[in-house]
Amino acid sequence: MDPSRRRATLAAVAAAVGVSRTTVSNAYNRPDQLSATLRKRILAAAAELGYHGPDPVARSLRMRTASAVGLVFGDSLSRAFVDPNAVEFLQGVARACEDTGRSLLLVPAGPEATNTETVQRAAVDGFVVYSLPPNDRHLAAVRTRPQPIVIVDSPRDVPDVDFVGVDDRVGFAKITRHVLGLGHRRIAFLVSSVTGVWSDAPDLVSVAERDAGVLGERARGMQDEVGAADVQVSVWDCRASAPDLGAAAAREALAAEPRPTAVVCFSDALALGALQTAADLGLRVPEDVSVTGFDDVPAAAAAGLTTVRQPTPEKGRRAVALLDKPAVDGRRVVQLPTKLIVRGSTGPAGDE
Amino acid sequence: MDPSRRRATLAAVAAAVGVSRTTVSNAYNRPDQLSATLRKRILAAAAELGYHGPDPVARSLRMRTASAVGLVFGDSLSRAFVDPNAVEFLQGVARACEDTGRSLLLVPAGPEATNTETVQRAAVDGFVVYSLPPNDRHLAAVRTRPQPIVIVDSPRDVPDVDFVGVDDRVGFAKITRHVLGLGHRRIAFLVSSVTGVWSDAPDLVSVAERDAGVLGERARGMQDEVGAADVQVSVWDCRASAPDLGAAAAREALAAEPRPTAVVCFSDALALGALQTAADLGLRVPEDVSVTGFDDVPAAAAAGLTTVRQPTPEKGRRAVALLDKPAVDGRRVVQLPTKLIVRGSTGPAGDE
DNA sequence: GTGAAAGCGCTAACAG
DNA sequence: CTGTTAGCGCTTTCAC
Repeated sequence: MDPSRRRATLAAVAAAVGVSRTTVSNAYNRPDQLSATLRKRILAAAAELGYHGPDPVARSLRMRTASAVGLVFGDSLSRAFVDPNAVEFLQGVARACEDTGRSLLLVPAGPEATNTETVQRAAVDGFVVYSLPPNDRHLAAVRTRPQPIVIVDSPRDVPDVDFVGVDDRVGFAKITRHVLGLGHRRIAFLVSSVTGVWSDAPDLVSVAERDAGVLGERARGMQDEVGAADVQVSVWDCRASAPDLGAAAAREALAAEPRPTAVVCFSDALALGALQTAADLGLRVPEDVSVTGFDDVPAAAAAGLTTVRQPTPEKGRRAVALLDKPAVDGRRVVQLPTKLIVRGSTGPAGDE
Repeated sequence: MDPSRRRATLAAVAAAVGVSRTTVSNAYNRPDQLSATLRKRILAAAAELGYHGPDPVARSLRMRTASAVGLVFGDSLSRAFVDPNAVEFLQGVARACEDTGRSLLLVPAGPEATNTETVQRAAVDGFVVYSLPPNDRHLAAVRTRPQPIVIVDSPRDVPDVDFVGVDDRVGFAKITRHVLGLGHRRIAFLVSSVTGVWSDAPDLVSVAERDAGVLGERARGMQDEVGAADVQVSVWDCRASAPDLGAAAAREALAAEPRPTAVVCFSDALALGALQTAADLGLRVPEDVSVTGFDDVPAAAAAGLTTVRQPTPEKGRRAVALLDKPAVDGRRVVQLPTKLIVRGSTGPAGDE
């Protein structure tokens, strides 16, 4: 009944039964190495003493395996759960862990986590690093650990570290081309937080040049299509990828005169917010304004959002798979495909 | 540059510098216990050897602390992320961990996880158990561990184990009373998965009697209000708490003749789906049908959903707080408040 | 089948 | 300030 919160050790059980520690260990880990009767006696004695199996930490130390995968998140953990795409990713990683009988250790590494102790104290067999800014201290800390590491999304070019991602640049070029093809020439570009230092009014070219993460890639993709064409792109920094932030930014963006005819968003989360704002303002989509996202999260389909699909949960699964099968030679880069998904939120530019 | 994936130990560093292991240990853990110069020398030698600080597992074993909190989820991890209320809870727990510099270990314990090894192998300082069915094997496994445990939501009455939850029965009575007060007498009750064995057509009374988890509590709350009144309640089992499942169930429920005038849902996730279905069917809310939820997740406000608010993230924070300050005498039960939030999704029953 | 010996890598008294 | 001594609790050759 009472688990007797007191520590009983394998040695105590061995002593009680009058066998060696090895034998007790075998009773738990190699049932075939001892007679069934002896095993039963040992287990009974263990129950008696309140011993419920080997201590996981001691076992880990001895076996050099933790049965856990570490996930280092670029955002603060609490914020990570607000971003639907991050949640999708988490789901993929969680699934992979679950399938292989391991736990998932979420390691806080948000911008406000100043020290990297949690990374150093993480008892894991490997790290998945998700969407960290370049030169992040937590990434540096992870790299000092001897376990295998896989980076997802960002930063892209860390020497010797495996990478999983999509071609964000090409993906964003696809959707930009789609929007341009519909005749839009005044575009509001809603972006998540820009890395680096910013003047008040970021413009597309500087975002494309200066952001070293996923945003920079996507901005370059947009730039590739916009090129020298006579297109006005206004950039709005939402600080993070969440619907309410997108809604707020869209409100500002759509107040401009003349009004943009398209709101192109860094992510679906932002776009979903923009859609809400359009509805609030009484603007018809796509007649009055077109809206696009990126990711194709589940809610995007319901909202009829034109977007670019990327296989987010699969990123998680692939990352864990790489962890499990350490590279033999050189760095591995897994580039997953993207696909333009046209739905009802985009249409021809109004010709006023 | 090259972290030299090879294991270097504290002892190796000590040998290299020509000091004892203690001194090297101190260099990392008690900088004030040795001269700055010696410390610098040690750190330099360590860097040289590719030693980047004490091994976390060995340290854990010695210090009897893992710097991590374990979270055991009733649903499979991958499904947990689909339930917005579960995500909110996760957020609360994550936040608490983050604030105290610990990591969060997600331990898979879904119904399909047949063995409890992950629980046994979890290197944590304590467990938060979220919404498990009664008599769950994983809960049993957790209880054999010597670390402190806090159960959230379900099961409610485990001897000696601290508990955090809300009064689901009273909460659900509140919203039922609201609906009844609006004159509704034909009600569809959308529920998440019912625990236990079921005939094809569960009815309110049997759910109230037989479900031992949160659902049972809420069903009892509904029953308390419905009482002997002349109210028809049809029960629809959605199997889990997700919008699409709610949408599907609502489609069936609203096909009944005569049509229910209110769809009362176990959760906001389900209600959000029901709302979608109502829109798809061209039914006006609340004129043609009223819809209610439970939880008050962020999306509920945006959707104008009448619901009962419960402080979900706070549940997570409180649970971790209990873990940190183990009970001195007896079991602690934290009951958080609920509040009826009336929005536009409910209105008077149509009088056909 | 079973046991003895040898650590895994680290920290915490306690002396000097 | 620094070193010595003792483990934390477990698994694993390798003999018997």
